[in-house]
Amino acid sequence: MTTLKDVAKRGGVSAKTVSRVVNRDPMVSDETRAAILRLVDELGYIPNDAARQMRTQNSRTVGFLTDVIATTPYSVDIVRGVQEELRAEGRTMLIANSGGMDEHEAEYWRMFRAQRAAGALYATMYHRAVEINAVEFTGPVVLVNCFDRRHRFAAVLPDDFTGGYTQAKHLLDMGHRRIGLISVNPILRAEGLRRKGIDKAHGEARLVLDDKLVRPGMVGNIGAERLVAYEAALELLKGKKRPTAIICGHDQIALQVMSAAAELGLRVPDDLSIIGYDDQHSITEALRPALTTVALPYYEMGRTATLLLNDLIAGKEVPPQPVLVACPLVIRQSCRPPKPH
Amino acid sequence: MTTLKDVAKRGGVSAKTVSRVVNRDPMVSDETRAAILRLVDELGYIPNDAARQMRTQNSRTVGFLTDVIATTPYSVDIVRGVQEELRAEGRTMLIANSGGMDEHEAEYWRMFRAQRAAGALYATMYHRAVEINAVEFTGPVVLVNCFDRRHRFAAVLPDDFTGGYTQAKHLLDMGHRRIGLISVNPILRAEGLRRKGIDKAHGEARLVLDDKLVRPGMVGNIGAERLVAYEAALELLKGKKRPTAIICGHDQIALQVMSAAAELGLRVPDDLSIIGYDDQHSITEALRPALTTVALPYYEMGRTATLLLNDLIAGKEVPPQPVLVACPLVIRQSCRPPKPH
DNA sequence: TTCTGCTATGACAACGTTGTCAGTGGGGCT
DNA sequence: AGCCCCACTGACAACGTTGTCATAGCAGAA
Repeated sequence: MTTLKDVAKRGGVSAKTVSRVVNRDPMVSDETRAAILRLVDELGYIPNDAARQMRTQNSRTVGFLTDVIATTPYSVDIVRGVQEELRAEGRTMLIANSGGMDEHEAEYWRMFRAQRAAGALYATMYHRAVEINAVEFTGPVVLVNCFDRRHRFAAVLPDDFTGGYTQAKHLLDMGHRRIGLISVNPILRAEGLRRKGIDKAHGEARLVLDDKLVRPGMVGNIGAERLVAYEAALELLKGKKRPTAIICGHDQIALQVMSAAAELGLRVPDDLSIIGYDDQHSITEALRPALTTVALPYYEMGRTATLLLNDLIAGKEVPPQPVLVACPLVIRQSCRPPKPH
Repeated sequence: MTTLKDVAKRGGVSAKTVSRVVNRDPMVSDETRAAILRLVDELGYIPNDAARQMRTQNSRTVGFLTDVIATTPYSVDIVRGVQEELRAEGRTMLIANSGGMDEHEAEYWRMFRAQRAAGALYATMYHRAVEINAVEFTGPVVLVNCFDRRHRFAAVLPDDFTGGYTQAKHLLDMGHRRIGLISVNPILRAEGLRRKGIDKAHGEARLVLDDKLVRPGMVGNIGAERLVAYEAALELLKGKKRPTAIICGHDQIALQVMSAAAELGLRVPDDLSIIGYDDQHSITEALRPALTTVALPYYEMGRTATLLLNDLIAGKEVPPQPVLVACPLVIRQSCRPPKPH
């Protein structure tokens, strides 16, 4: 592999001069620069990052650790968002996935340290609190989709409260007065936050969400969850005073609610409006009618977290409280005003 | 940050001895080893990979480059598979996503070279032919989900031919005789391969797939695709002699076919069997009835490719023709024998 | 003329690690 | 006793790069 010295020898200059050229140091005459650049190209010289890192004691790589990336498919978008901002800074990303296992996690923190990563991102599948034992890692860390109870780390979170509010408000504004809720797993933090938002929207409309119309759409511990939205929806929709609209905890739940509606001969959105959460394109865009939903802004969260991390690496201060990213409403065809009875 | 020398000084030994201990060189007395290990732990010493790499001239990192990772959500599983095998070899993964843009791609190959990556994986969203211009990269490269027409690179591909065969055979074995096909985008290589498999299964049953029952479920160039499976399914199912089963190009198409069936009051699987492809859990497991499908083995493909890459890095020869990974049938509730009319 | 200041370049060391080779001391053999 | 062998340890250099400092050459000012 070509080195600085090879280029220097061929160019009849010192290694330092070549170094200056490739690092765009202006202290080089134009003719020398031109000659060296030609040689660099000809010999296919590419600086050795490891050597640079050793000499300068600073690394351009950032670690990215996730728990169980596969479960929520669109969380890949976090990776895309991160990458976008890293490229802008000329950084590279070292990726690792612990599968939720602590021993792997420790191993990867160690790996990041071995690579002398300038910083790290830690992302989780579900919006939740985490205990970070990054003892092996010393650089700045930003949490994505999770937070640290002791506020030792910067964090980026989806605004689930406003997201729930958005879901309910969209339906209430259309005139729905009897709204059902088939929520995400009650053990998730998102559930409580969104419920508060939904209640607030109802309050503003001088209504109260009827507890008889509330069911969890998913139950069980993480890793052993079961979707029960289909059965829940059947129950709600078979009741005497069935809701005219159902708020769903995520798009898969909405999918099951649609199946249940079809089973009962109810038409969406004519007889029943349905609103999802997450905006998993493979569901929301494929469904007929296409699903109105509130998007989880994974891409934006990745970008935001990376901007924070860049700041931290640069030594800037960042606010200790989590940064909330808005969950925008995506209107498609699954909601419309209720029929006057 | 603690270095070898720091540990050596504290331990009253030479740096080389510490190096021997951390590298598990047996040529160290038990007491020295114990003392040094204690110190390593106490000082939190972690070897500097950059320095190691410089000295040994070989890198433990592998580059992973993808085109448009976000489009097919479960392709993240490739990443998981890759990681699994990399961990086994103690390697780390540098990840990059070109978004399909050639200039970014060149940039990332260059980056891999700058990092002196030991090898690289190149994965695509769709099973397709690619032109690799890895001029900037010199190590071994394995292609995942794509192949090089000139066979210059090892490649791992899903066995789409057998996958199509599996779909058709499952339905034919159940007794279906009139089967419709709503395929993936005809511009994709998978389409032709699967069709051949479907035809083979029909041939074995002394049947011919009726061309009037074949429609593309998705059309348009990559990046500008439109799902048209819903309309296609309505057409097929409104026809006089409607099929008793429909083979779908992927699970989203199956989802639209289900919506179309519901629209026409047909029950799945009683009146119509549906089989998907891909096994996107968020669809296949959430749908009611849950979707019988043929899985795209992304995880296995990632693992297989990484094993190949490990071999190549170790200097072993690998066969020049692509390695095919089987697409297994996943039986759920959307298929059953046709009703006797 | 001599001095000052500036541009352009190079020599050298150091980053942290490990391969090479040399050295030391103790145990077992003749 | 004298010898050899082996287990263990350390000194040193080198990997490729860049920060520091020195120096050469030249233009302009005094």
